[in-house]
Amino acid sequence: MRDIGESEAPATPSSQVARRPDAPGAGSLARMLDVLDMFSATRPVLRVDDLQARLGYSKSTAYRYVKTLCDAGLLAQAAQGRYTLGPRVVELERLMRIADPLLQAGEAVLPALAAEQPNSMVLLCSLYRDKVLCVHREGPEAIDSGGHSVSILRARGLPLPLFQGAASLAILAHLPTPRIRALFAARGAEMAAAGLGADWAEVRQRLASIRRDGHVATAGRFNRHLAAVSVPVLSRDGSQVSGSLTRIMAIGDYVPGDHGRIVASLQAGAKQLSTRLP
Amino acid sequence: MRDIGESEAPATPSSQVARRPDAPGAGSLARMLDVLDMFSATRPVLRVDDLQARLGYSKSTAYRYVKTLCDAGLLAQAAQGRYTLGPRVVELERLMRIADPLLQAGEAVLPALAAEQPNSMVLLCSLYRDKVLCVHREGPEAIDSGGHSVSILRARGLPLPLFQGAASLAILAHLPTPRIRALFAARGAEMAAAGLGADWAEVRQRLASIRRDGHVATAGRFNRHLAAVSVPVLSRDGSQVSGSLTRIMAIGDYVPGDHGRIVASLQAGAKQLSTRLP
DNA sequence: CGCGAATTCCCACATTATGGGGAACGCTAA
DNA sequence: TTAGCGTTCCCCATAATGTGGGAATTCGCG
Repeated sequence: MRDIGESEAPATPSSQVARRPDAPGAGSLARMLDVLDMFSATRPVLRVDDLQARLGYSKSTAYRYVKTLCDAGLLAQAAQGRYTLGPRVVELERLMRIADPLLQAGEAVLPALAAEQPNSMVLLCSLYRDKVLCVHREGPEAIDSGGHSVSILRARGLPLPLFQGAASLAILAHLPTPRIRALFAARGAEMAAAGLGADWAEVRQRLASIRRDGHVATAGRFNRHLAAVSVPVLSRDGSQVSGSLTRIMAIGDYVPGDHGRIVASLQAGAKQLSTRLP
Repeated sequence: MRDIGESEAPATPSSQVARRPDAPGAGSLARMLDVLDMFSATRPVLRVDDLQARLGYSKSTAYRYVKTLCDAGLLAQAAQGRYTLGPRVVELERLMRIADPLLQAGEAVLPALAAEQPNSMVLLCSLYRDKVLCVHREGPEAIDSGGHSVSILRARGLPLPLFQGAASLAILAHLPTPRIRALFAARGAEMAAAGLGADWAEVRQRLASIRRDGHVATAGRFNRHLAAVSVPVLSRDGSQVSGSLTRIMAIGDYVPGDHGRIVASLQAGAKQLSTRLP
């Protein structure tokens, strides 16, 4: 049984993709927040010594940062000398859950969608500035793909690569052109590496075709045993993308004959979501 | 239909209970983190002007804080001039979910417990330093209490008052005595206000009796229509409290005859949880 | 394309973070 | 309970860096 997203590398916090460990002289405010980047799925509790060593702080500074973050509730001491992420994180996430209209719409719309097709799950993803996160999942936790059981446990909060995977591409393709252009200027290399296209013309064309189709389908890209079909979720007035709605299934279950039905079902769901959005 | 915990006052972030808005001169590191306290369920998106006004920053400083927090992903701009909590919060919360042994144990043990009694829910709460949070809920979202439907939506992340309610008291009573003593010294007034006792002797006695009983029961304290029974969840070796396990039911359903059965069931659950804990 | 608002840039100033050392604290074990 | 040790906070001189007024720039909306 393989899990997705459970095996993050020891220290690959997503923010480091765009922001390298701040050099000394980048502002102590930002430097303090780097402490949060040190936590990962494989290293959920840290000792102050670790921070001191891995971020190059003095003992005093390390303790001051930790104390400040603790006072704010973002960190909490688990035991002597051991610190974990703190209760404020859970509390703040709850605020986001309460306030997020996309999630609320998803909780209302997704169950019916998930029930339409067995051995498949439905993902609702959201765009934050230039980051795509899975916001909600409905359906089974694991998908059986020819003997392999592939599971996406704890989908909420799973970060998705911006330039890869159906869920991200559905969003990307529907961003306003100037934003895409800016993204290409800043991270064209990543786009190329992800196979989106070598130059601007190619990227533009690929995204335009996705926009024209109204959906993206990938097979075996995110995971060898899975296929995914995704459609954008637009705001009510259709002026902007709010996220994407994705069906994930075993790669063997994704047969051409079903394609039309799957897309239509997702598009219907996306429309329902839109009407519940601001 | 009444909801619990959904109607937080405009600006009563739980941290402000113990920490007032930092006066200028309390450290810019802590001051920046105060920005997070400005978000609430009723005010999930803020304008920079609001921060400027409500925290007394200059325009430059407000923007610098916002930019720093945005770069860290803790904030994200929703629209022009509007900022919300950011994707990093959801991502970090997921790390906590993955790493939290109490939650994992709860997901395995609670469903059976919840199924034992209809029209009741089971709450798993956890202690962080000196803060109690609901970590997981199993069972129906709402409880019917004589025509009133009382719901605890989105329980995870719901902050609980430390000195009130069965769930908190079950934990409090099992803290090491020196910690309780320190808590009383620091926040004795709050304890008294919560009805825990006027002086140290009284508080000590009350907590000792809870410890002796092995459970706490309250009726109508947290919510007029609800009753709650809670037992502590200890670490595997029994050396410390990890949290508490609570059954919440309609106040009319809490009849003396059932008391023994309810407590026994919770204690069995707590024991199961303990064996799955470090 | 052009207006107004949002956001960043710039720079002199002093508030405030820094870090070394040591004391007090709080665990853990005997 | 007491010893013993690692953790944590305090103190303070130094200078790094956050601060804020205003200008410059960008951004988004009409």
